[in-house]
Amino acid sequence: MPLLMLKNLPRYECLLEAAKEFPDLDPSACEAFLHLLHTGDECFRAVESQLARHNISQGRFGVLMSLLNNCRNDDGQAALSPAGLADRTGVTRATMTGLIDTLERDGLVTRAHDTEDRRMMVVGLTLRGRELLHEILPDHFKRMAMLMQSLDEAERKTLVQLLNKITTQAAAMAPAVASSFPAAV
Amino acid sequence: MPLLMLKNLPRYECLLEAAKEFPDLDPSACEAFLHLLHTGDECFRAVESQLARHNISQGRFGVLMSLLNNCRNDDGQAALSPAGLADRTGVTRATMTGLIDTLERDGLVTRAHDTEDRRMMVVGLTLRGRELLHEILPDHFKRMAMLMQSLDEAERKTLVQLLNKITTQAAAMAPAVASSFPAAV
DNA sequence: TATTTATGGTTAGCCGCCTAACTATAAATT
DNA sequence: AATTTATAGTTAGGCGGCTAACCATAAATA
Repeated sequence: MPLLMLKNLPRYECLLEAAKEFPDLDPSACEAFLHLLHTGDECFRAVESQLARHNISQGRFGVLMSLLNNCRNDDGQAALSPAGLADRTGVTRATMTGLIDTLERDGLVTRAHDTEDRRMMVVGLTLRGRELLHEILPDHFKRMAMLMQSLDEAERKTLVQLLNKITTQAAAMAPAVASSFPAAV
Repeated sequence: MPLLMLKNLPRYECLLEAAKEFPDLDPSACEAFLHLLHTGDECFRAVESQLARHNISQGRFGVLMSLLNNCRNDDGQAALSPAGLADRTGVTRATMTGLIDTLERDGLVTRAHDTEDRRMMVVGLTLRGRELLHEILPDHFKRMAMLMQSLDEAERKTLVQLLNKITTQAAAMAPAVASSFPAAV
């Protein structure tokens, strides 16, 4: 009898057994689902652990990358608003306040009042923040590449296609849940 | 110029562009990686949102399922220790204390002192907890199946195989990070 | 037997996520 | 111009995750 959504993945035979008792359980769907979540989790951890060595969480990384990207676009807006950051990183404005708090505390970002709209703050990357990213990113990308190195180009393409089918389905199931994809960046 | 690990996935062309500046960035690996995390996230949300309607979080669900599974094994141990639950669900003992606190508060589990080892508590599923699971699980499995319905059996098998390659790689990268897999359940 | 080590559960503090509510400001409407 | 609606950022409270430390108990060692 399988444990579903637990740390250790159940064997397929266990899923077959469970399907006898839970008619709504589709063994192969369940297996694919659990493997997907499990692999995603492992990949997340592999990359996150390296960030954590620099005291950077996933959420903080997203903020820093958003700001770095904004600088690189050279569109004259070297800073972003908390709401803009929240939108880009997929968290609420309330959460973004806390993230900016700790990033500011650590000297990685600056926060100032917008001169044109008094409701707004503007957040910018400090030199220290930029330097930290330049320190982190090479290894970050290396780990990403290493995780995928056992897949050749065709397999990667296959994987992406299969994953796209799933996200399309997810979007169809709950439109309010789905994110825009792919997005113009 | 892509935003990496942000809410919206970058287009492949953006990854190619970024690779010019970050030599360690492998575009196809990055694309596969980001799609994997993104799809996992969407799937997680699709299922989690249904659980949340019953005021059950992912963590609480794992506890309840572990207890349900333990009952079903009929091995005479209808209850588990907090440490056992923590091990099964992949969280720390400290976290488990909090999870059990709220589950007990909501009348879904019982908590008592172990009679054989005075260090230990035993946690068991209440009738109410069992009933809630029986209410939740049909729809839970349906959503899981629906997420994967656009993949046929061969595609599901392919996906699992590709995912297994990745988790093997993740395990090779950081043995301390990898979970045992597949586990005997 | 006494001491040391290991194990279990909890607490405190931190972080990051959420929702709802709030205040301040800007924009839209009357 | 006055009022209403919308937007931005923050706060409060809750939840769930972590680490380290703690106390109680059990097991291992001297």
